[in-house]
Amino acid sequence: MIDIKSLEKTEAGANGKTYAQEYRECLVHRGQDPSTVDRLLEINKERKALITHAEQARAEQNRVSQEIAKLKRNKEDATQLLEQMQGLSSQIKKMAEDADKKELELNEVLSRLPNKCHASVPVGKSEEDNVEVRRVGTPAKLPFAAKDHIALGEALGIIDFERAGKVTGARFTFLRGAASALERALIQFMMDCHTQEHGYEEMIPPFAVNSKSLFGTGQFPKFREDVFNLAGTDYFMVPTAEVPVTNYFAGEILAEEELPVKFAAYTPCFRSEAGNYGKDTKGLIRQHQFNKVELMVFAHPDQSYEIHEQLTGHAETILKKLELPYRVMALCTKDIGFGAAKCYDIEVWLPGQQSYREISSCSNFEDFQARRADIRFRPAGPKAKPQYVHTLNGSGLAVGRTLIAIIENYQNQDGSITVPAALQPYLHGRKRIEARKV
RNA sequence: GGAGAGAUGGCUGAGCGGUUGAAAGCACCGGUCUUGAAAACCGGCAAGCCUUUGCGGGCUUCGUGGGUUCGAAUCCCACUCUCUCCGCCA
Repeated sequence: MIDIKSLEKTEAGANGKTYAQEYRECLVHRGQDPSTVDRLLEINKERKALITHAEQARAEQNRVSQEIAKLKRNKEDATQLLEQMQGLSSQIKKMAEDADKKELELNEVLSRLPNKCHASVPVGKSEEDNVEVRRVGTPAKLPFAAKDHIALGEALGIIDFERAGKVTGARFTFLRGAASALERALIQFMMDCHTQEHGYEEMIPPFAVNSKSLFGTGQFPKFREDVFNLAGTDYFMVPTAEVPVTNYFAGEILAEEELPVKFAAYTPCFRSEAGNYGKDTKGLIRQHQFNKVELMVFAHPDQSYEIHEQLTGHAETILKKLELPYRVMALCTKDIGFGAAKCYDIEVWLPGQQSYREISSCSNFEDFQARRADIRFRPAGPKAKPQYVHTLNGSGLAVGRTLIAIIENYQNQDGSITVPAALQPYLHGRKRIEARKV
């Protein structure tokens, strides 16, 4: 959430612009209406007036109540004051309600507004304007026509979309045999790498969360349609481990010296994919359920951009170890997510599609989520006030899409799949996946 | 699912309807003492909001939401969560 107090400030920053001016520009770059800022400021002004009004009345009430207490303690007559106060409390309640209503109105608008982009985010009108930061590895020139993972997986008998359609519905999949083993190996491989080499603590969080948590990370109220709700409950299937893990410290004040706190979390992810009816309807790319290993950091504000680069590097390490070609894109203002101040997408090369496809998204949310979920730290020093932490997360990686990348990049002419060297220890030394017998 | 107990500050834990934002202890910060440290002693130590150039002033908050009252941490109702016992269950 954006800070209303920053928005109110009239003094200009280092670049000669006020926060509000910067934010209006950001809204334009994100393709949204900048006049919302003015509406917000107006609502806030009204809110403050109502608060002042109600608080004055309350102060008067408290003052007289003290007097009554004093009289009663001295066994004196208080009936006159009591009569005077009769009915005042209902008036005060009305004033407080008006102020609360205004506050709700303010939060309603505020909670639907995106984060302010970092100055380094490229301005752009569509995903075409994302900037390639680096490219690692070269797509192999296969001496035969590359097949996609659907053809390969079905021919090998290890991916079954059809029966999943029968048992559940569209966008669900059965993995069997080697595909299941490979998926499982990938999860293990990724978790091991991040915990052993990158210093993350591993975590398996709940796979369902409540609406408060979804508000905390920014999915709610704006993107309610994107998550699955368990009928008749306030439980929602996690769209990403980011939700439970970020909210792990909701409402808490951390010690400065424990920052940064780093978690690597595995969960399946569930997304309704509302609004994506025509996109990637075939194959494993866009599913209602997929596995993901998520990297999550609670960082000191001074360190978050440095950590953002590191975190992106940690996700890249997985692709390097698997020897999969990829590129890193800095998302432009139009393509960047709602809560992110800055975001890198990592895109892996998919021979079956002859294109790079997103396999990880690494974002710095600055204090956007921390303000929503109320996650702070107490700086050292005598009079230091608690401050919001910065939250960051990135896929490390999307497991299903990594499976696709392996199947397509490691395919052989006969339709078999070579197991990447880094994964062989996780598959009992198996080097090759061939058609399932029977 | 049934029965009971509970929820107070960073933590533990007191709290007759009216100087209780909240005793005490621990933790933490500053000081005295000490060659240094520890101990001891002294002092400080919640968050948010409104207002103020500043000093300061005010309001709210004792799980959440309502209610009673001039006044609620304290009384009443509902809900949530935690713990114990029974049942069921991987």
